[in-house]
Amino acid sequence: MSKEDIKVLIIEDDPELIMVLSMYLKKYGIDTACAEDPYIGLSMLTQDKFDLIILDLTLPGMDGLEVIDKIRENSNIPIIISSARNDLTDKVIGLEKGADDYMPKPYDPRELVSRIKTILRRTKGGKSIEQKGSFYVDKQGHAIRFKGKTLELTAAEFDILEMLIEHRNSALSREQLLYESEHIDDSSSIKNIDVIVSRIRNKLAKIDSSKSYVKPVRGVGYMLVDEV
Amino acid sequence: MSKEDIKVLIIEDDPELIMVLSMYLKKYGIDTACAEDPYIGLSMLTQDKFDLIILDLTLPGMDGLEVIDKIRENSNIPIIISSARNDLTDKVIGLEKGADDYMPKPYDPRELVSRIKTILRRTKGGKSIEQKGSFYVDKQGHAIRFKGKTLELTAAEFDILEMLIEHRNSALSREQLLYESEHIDDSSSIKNIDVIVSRIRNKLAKIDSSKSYVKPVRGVGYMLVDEV
DNA sequence: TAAACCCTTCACAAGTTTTTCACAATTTAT
DNA sequence: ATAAATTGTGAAAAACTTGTGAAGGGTTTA
Repeated sequence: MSKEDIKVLIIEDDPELIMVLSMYLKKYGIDTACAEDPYIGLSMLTQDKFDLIILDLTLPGMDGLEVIDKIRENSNIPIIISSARNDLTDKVIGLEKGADDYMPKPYDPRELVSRIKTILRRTKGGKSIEQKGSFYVDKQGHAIRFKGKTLELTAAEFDILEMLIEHRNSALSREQLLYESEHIDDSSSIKNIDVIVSRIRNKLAKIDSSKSYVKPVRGVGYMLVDEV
Repeated sequence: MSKEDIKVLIIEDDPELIMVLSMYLKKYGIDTACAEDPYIGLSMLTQDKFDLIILDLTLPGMDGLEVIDKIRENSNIPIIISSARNDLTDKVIGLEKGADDYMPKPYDPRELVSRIKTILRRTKGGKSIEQKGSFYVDKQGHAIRFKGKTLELTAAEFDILEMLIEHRNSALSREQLLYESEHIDDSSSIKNIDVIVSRIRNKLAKIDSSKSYVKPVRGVGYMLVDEV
């Protein structure tokens, strides 16, 4: 599945937070570069290629909102705003100016990772349609094509099928499917996975009923069988 | 033997919770050691090798966050924090100090297991598919591929075939096959092995019927013949 | 060559897991 | 606010796996 290198620029004046964030993001395979001064940050943007910016709004001696404008003059790069002022105005204006998301401090770094991934899935995606065996997965468009036809999947079904495709010909446990899906309630019963799989199977069968692609792996979970 | 040994250190002052967790984790093939006192826990770290630590933050007479620092002085081992105080600050600081995940108490042990596995998957590197002769064994994915095709094996069949592959070109006794398989009842008749081998042979023959890979070794057991 | 022994396979019983259904709860859209 | 769609639950039905005994076929050895 190979992680594409993600590189993030952090513009933030608290050196300790920078340290902490860098280390945490690195654990998830996200590289970072940092600038304590927004102008330095802006110049770094011209020199290196980044996938996303995390911008602290409460910078000393400068309005963070202005920085957004400056960035947007040259680039469409995704921006996540972070701010200690839990001020709705900041958030609204920031988003209006073209930021992509807003994280009020203090925040759970896990959530930051999750938002970074969500945003990059939406924007970067690279080649947004990837072929995996007999499936074409369009993460951006939340669509999966199978044998030339587009499956009409709900969010939960998409999550599960996408994971199965990603790990095709290898079993995934119900637990993993449940806890790593974004759209299924973590507290829901493990049996729910069976129900969702059943619904996915129905939709696949409408296109190709000659065989069952999603096989049960007794005592474990499910495996998408798709030999090429 | 077919499970990778995972060993977890639990630092937690509630003896009852320790009991419950140990038993639950054992069910999922995770070994545990426990310390009610963080200093004892720290010294255990130097004596034994663990894959992960579950650390209770609300320890008596000591700040759990300090424990994280102490651990991090010597080791990069993954840490999962657990805490009764559902306090965002604790959570953030914990994760910032280098913990890998956070579980607010009370939590579902199932979720703990899932998070342990997720973290270890991330830190210990992805899936390991090993080639052995003409076979590819994917333990994590409960799949064995033979001549490019994925065999559809039941749990018992998987156990037996995996052992045969591991010791290919040398004989294994029925007793060994029976007792070292996780999914075959120890109290079942030794003849059961023959039946299972027969079923494995059928599945192999569906892919390559030109020769029989699993040869009987008279008076002993079976041998997988796979000259490369 | 026959007798003894071992291996292979079959069919089915028992037990377990999975599948699916109908409906409840929840979320989203109109 | 109401309707529509999605997600979640419990239970009955179906499917599958394991294990057993027995029949049949092969091999070895005396």
